[in-house]
Amino acid sequence: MTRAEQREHTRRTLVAESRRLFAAKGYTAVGLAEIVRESGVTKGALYHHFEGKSDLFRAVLEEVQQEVAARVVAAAEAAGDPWLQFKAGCAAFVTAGADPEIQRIMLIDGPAVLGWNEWRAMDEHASAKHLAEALTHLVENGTIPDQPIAPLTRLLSGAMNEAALWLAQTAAPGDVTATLAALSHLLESLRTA
Amino acid sequence: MTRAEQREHTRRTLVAESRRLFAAKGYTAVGLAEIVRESGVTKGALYHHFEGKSDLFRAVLEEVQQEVAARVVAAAEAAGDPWLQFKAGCAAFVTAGADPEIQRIMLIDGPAVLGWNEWRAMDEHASAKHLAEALTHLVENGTIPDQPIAPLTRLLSGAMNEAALWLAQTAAPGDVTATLAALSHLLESLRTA
DNA sequence: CCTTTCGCATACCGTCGGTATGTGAGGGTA
DNA sequence: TACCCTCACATACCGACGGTATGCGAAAGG
Repeated sequence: MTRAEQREHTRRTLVAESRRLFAAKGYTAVGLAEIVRESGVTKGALYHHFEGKSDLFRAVLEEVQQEVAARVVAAAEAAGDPWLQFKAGCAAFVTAGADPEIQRIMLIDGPAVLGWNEWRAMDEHASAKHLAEALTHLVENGTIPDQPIAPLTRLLSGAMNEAALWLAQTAAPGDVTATLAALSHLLESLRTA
Repeated sequence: MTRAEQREHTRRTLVAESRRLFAAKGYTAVGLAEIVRESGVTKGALYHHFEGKSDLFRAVLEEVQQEVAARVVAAAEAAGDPWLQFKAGCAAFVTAGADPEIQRIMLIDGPAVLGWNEWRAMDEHASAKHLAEALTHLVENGTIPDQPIAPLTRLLSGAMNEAALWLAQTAAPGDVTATLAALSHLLESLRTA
């Protein structure tokens, strides 16, 4: 095995194992000793690839956000017109975020570990950007009335984040459809009559 | 000074100082040594009043949530009919939560330190309960159409939480009014035509 | 005045994240 | 192929942290 291959293998293993542990037990409850033990390496390897524990978490968060964003984009592209794409993307985000392992990393520990500013910058880059772009397009083609996009993006993003967290905990069968219905109603209210 | 007075004084000092430090630097960045030093006591006093660091944080969070809830209730009661009370309460929550020191404790560290389940239980007890009750009354008197209250409560609560976090960071002068306008528009969309 | 209680101080421990240094296997060069 | 430099790690160690066990002195009750 060449050096570049070995390097990439170690790094991927560290990210994958720490993702497992962070999702299962939360950031603070996982020690570096446990991570390197499960990864089959030592702390020297970890600090060779990452600046520290929070930097390793950042790599994990990036991976999780990219996966969620990919699912949202795929769902949106499968829909028809821009408005249906918008609603499909929102529904896909809520269902994707309802996975407890994803949300522990992306929604709970993320802001606390990296700070809200950096967390929001990463969220903006990964998914909220798509939401803002979709809203901009809907304003341009007259589907929804002209208004400031940034605050509306934050309101909708926060609503969907919290809805995903709530759905993952209650797990009552009808709740997911009821939540998507309420969200759909909120989104519909944005359209010009 | 009697014993009960001394006890209450020490406890209040610990809560007040740790609230200051948690708000300024975040939960994990504050050590127990710093808390007891600023409070003028030792770790023995802290562990005599609280089970540990997270339990002390829980007491701080309760205090912050009660203050925010009081401001929301006061703003709601100052308004006229139920619908105006509802909107006034929502606006008061967003403006109250926009204080960076409040939100670091209530919205960022809260779920990460205590876990989302316990955080939500406390939030439910403090403020989301009022939101759900207001929505229930609005359904009963026909202001908004009959629908499941719980998911709607979560959507609105999450939207307002995120809006408060966003407002505290951007701090652009027009953003607060634009956000309240967008929120008001979302709330208005709930009313039966 | 004696005793109990209790509010708190002191001293100590295991574990954690982080760092400095050692080491052995690639991998280019002659 | 002999050399040596580089680099991907391993090893050993440190200070600081949250947490605990124990000691102590003043207030409260009889």
